[in-house]
Amino acid sequence: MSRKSSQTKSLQNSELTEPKTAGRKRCPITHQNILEATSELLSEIGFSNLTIEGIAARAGVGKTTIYRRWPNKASLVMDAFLAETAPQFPYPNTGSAITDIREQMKLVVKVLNSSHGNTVATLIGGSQTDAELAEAFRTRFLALRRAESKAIVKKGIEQNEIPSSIDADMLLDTLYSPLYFRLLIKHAPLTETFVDQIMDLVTNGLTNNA
Amino acid sequence: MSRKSSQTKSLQNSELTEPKTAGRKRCPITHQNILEATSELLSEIGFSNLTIEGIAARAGVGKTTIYRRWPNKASLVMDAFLAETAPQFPYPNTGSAITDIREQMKLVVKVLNSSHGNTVATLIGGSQTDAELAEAFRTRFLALRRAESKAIVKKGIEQNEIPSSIDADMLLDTLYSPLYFRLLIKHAPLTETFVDQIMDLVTNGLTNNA
Amino acid sequence: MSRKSSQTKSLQNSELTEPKTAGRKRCPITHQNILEATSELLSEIGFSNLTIEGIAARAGVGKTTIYRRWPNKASLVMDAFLAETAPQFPYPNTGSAITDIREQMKLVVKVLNSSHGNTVATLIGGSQTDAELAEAFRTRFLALRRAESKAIVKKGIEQNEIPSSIDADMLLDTLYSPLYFRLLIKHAPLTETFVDQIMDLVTNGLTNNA
Amino acid sequence: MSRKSSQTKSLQNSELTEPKTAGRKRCPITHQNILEATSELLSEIGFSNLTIEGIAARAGVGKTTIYRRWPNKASLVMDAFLAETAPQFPYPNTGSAITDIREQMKLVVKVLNSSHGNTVATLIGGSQTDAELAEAFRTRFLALRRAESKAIVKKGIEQNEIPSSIDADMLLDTLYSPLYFRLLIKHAPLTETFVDQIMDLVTNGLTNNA
DNA sequence: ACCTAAGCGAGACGGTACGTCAGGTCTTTCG
DNA sequence: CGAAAGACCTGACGTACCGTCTCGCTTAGGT
Repeated sequence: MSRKSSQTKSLQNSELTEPKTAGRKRCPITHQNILEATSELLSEIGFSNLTIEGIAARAGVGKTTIYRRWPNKASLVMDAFLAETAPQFPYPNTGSAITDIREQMKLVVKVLNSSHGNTVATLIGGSQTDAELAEAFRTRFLALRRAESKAIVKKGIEQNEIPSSIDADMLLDTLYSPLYFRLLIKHAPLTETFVDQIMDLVTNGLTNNA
Repeated sequence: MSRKSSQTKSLQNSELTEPKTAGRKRCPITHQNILEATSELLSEIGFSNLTIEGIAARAGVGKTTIYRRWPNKASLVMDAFLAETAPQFPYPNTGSAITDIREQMKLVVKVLNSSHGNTVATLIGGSQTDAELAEAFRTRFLALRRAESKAIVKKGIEQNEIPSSIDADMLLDTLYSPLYFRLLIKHAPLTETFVDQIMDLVTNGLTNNA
Repeated sequence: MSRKSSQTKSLQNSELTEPKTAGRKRCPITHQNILEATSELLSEIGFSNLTIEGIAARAGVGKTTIYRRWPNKASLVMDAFLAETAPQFPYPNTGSAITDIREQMKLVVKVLNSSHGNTVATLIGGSQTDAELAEAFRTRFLALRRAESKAIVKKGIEQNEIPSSIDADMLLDTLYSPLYFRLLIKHAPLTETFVDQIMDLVTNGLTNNA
Repeated sequence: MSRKSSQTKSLQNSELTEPKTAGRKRCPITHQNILEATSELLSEIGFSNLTIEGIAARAGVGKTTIYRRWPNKASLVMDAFLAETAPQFPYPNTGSAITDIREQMKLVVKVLNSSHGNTVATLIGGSQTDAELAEAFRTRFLALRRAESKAIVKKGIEQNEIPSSIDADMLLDTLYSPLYFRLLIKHAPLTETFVDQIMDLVTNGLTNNA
């Protein structure tokens, strides 16, 4: 693949010191239009029915303009997804770390049950085929939430709500994976009750459950 | 959907009494060749890069022969997957239900780390786009294992290892989802230690951990 | 260029014993539609504005169907041209070979001044870039007329109208080239009078002209 | 056509009094570079494979710089061709007009058999599609040689080598067209012998040939 | 010595057409 | 009638150039 080195590698989120760049600047409005068209079509027809031609047509833009900016469908979709979804998973601050996590999990459930849920599922699905999308999903979506979550776990350890021996990644996988699994497999409903059940189980353990 | 009524609806796994059928019999070797070609290509290039034309070419078979036997790519892939993977998740019988589950989880880890893991990931990935594949995955793969697992949980309840108040689906999702999540996201390794950590956590709970 | 060996090599005009060939036959009506659409568009918009997509649309045919049958635009246009133009250059039979040629030259002038003239010019023009078209033009168009012309020259020699020392190709080039040159360059009109002038000059020679 | 009035209309070769023009001057070295790049590419890949982008890249120049100076590909190519080819068709002066023409025809054969021949062919080919190129070829190339040739014919008439009744254009077309026709069609070799044959035929005529 | 109107290389932009690939259907010939 | 081959229409792919349009310079009179 022969790509110019000056190109925005959108998957790496880098807006680093582009050295000089002669020539006309890339129009940011065009950028916005493409992302919006992508988001709309994504929720309307899903990732795999999405076509670059369709996006270009909807955005009123030439296909080449899209190919000039994104190396593939996956990274475009990732950008579009993050542009509208990034600020949607705030952590509450209730004093108790456990309660914070429980409430944030309920927030995740809400988002996954919204139209964004389908997009998330679609991105994880696409990641199974597209290594770049997978990497982007890990670093640009999951890692950000995971960092916040780990901060809460740390708080929980400091407040003696969580034993210091616990591996934070393992704990967070155990708590959050069931939500994503139900999103992906759809074998059972994804509810706030489900969150409470998981959290109760993990808090008390099987042997101490009422 | 305009399909001939005499066709084997492979997604429903039915091998029912085809009433008469004059004419040449469907060659079972051809059937086998197609499934093998599918399996090979599936693990080589993944579900979404898989093409019917590619399978037909590899199997030395006409495209129509495939379309005559399977309604879509998903069901063919599902058949191919199950044909080689079905008998791979046996439950041990150690006396303790908790131990049975723990050991079986380790078996699942082994399989997911083998070449079949990629196929499973690919099938879940494809399911996000293909409703029929999703349904097939749920009913022909997941439901079978889930039924076995529920039997063990029931045994656990009878043996007072597991409280009777526990929702079996919730418990099993909490235990198994992290394995699949790591398979799909690849953000952390999928090891037997991980299984032990999860099982310890769920058994004892956060508040009672050493 | 990876072409199947069983394919009709339309530039070579061969309809030789295709050995067996299972599979659906190429629909001759489709063939006809494509040629007609090509001829129409050719005279409407000219060779270089002609697009395969346009032809496919006009013929109500998929692009691939065209690419399956012709290796490039040039050979398609050549076929279309020959299909409608082939039987347009008959030789008269007046007894005198010289008169035969003179009359046939006037016929050529008529055709080159018709809408076919533009097509011929376009084909010669395209030949400068496309070696296959050039070869096709030589063997499928020019060679056929040249063979007829040589027969007349031979008759002329037998009837003592033409010296036997004359190189027929040279003679025919001298007589016909000016017609094609005026067609191509358009620096002067292409008329029957012009034919008479040429023929008089070549018959009598500069030194014996009245 | 919406062109700035101050622009050099290169097809008409006019270097008329540009009225004032403040601002930076057009760099003549750039001009030269573009013409050279065009000539090189023209003989390498031919007129119709020639692209403005390719020329710009080869010349190390922006596309706009080319579009600012030439209205279309044809006129650029014509300029490039004439810049290197103009002084290549000198007439000898042997005393006899017939001999002058004969020798000049042999010179033409030499040039057409050199690398310039391909360029000439390509320009005539391109003219069939591009009316502006055709016009440029007629007025800036052919008309110049034709004027010289007509002077020689006139001399021939004055010296009683050529009958005064002869139409000079017709005579010159009859003599020179076969050379260009063989260049374009390549159905037979283009040799000095061929020139002699033509000249002998036209001089003596069929009925007086030895 | 400043101003201002080009020229200039670079490259973004909306387009059109390219030639290819795979989809799923239909048709032909053979066994 | 089943199977293999392969023609068929459709639609999207990613690429190449088109001719136009900024962009941030440089260059050179005109005042």
